Amino acid sequence: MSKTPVWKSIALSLTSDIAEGRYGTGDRLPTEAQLAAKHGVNRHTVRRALSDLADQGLVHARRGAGVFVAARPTDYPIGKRVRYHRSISASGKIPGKTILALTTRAADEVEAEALGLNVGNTVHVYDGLSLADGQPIGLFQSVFPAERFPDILTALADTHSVTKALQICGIADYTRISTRLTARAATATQALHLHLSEGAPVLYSVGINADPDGQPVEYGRTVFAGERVTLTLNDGDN
Amino acid sequence: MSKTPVWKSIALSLTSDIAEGRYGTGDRLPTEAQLAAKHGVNRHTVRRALSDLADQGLVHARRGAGVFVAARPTDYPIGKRVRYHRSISASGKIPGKTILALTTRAADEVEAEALGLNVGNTVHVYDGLSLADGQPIGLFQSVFPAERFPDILTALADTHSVTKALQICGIADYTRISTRLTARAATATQALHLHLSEGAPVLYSVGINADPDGQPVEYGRTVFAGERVTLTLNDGDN
DNA sequence: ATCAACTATACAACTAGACAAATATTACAC
DNA sequence: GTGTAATATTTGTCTAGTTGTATAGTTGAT
Repeated sequence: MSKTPVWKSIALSLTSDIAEGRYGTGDRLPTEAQLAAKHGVNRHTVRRALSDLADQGLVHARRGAGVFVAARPTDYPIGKRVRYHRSISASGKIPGKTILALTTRAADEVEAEALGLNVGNTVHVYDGLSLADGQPIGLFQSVFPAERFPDILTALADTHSVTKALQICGIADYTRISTRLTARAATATQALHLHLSEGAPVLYSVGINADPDGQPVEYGRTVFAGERVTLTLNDGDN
Repeated sequence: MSKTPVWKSIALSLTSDIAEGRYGTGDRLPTEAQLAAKHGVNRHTVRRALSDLADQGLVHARRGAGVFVAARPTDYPIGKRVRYHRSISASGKIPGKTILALTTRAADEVEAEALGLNVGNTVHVYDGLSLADGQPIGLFQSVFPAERFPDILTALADTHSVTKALQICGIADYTRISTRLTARAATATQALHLHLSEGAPVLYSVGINADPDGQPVEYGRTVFAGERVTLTLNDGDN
């Protein structure tokens, strides 16, 4: 008779549950064991259904935590319906940031050269996550010379914004003096933060910002989720 | 593929932090809770990573006090640093190119919009491979409006260069009016051309070049081998 | 016979929360 | 200032629960 696999009907049932709002975005679904009991099947059958939903981008599973409804209510874009374009110059000003860590430590070789410091000089470091529509799109780290900006961490904690924090510290304006871009494979932790699978392509960006006098004030590294971000370089105006 | 446990990746990150001098001998690391927040994991996962470092004798923890750097790693594997910098403004002009195909066909929707044509207008297409030091670094496709440049294919065949071919066709100079960049996974054919494995991260670039009057003359798409190419944006030359 | 769907079991990796033990910090008395 | 007690931090340990993966076996249709 009906040759629809059980897992498919379970997937369909879950899909309608989500579509009808019985599980909102970000909500945790019942555990696989609970779903298995509810439908009277083995856990693996439920997993098959969940994996189907995950492929469609409807849910996102976190090992040890549960399965969550993804913040992607609409279906996939064909063409340019959904545009996650972020301009390079605006990459430090995207609204929706979360602070992961604010630390103070010694500068390594690369950072020292970029900021015009000596190796071992103290730097303030801002680790954060850029979000758009609730979805993580970039994982960044901003490094500032501690001697020049002793109070920038509190400014960052208050504003969440590199630009505003630098303003508080006396830098009215700054310009990006260099940007380097390459493609990489996501590491395990990057994948975790960006809700990707390990090895997924990411856009790796390294940049230096300087004050009007050309003195470097910030050394920033960002990892963008390749599938969710397109960098648009406007060589003209804008 | 490589199912790296998250804790291992965190351990590696901490190891490099120590190896590169961001935390010196005797320094206290951030607390387990802070590290957990920074990496977006549970404290126990961080503890697993720290226990790994402790086993290696890199750090030692004191209950109630914190985790301190005991020594520097003696053999820290530094990844092969590839330094192939290519200017984004030169991404369509890299020397060492081989022609894969010169074709004439109808413009699709995207190309038509980019070049200011109608869908179905004829375009000349240049498929090629960019090389550096004998190694393939990019796979590109340049699309030109056939009506405006009827003889560009022969010019391309002679010069192998987009710039020179456009010069022959009467375009003394052109500027890049838009560039979009994202990271993707290499398809099978791209991997073949670029000597990568399928799924390896590649840098996908789409750009439009226009004559001094702002009229689009070329629509180019390039796939760069992520592990061999770093795009350097020179924001300072204006 | 073969293949897909499903079951069964076991373990690894990670999360979650609670509490204990050691240390650091602060407030206060003197 | 100095010593002490109270409080807050921080690491150590424990229990329990959840998802990810691997292996082996059963069932049923073509």
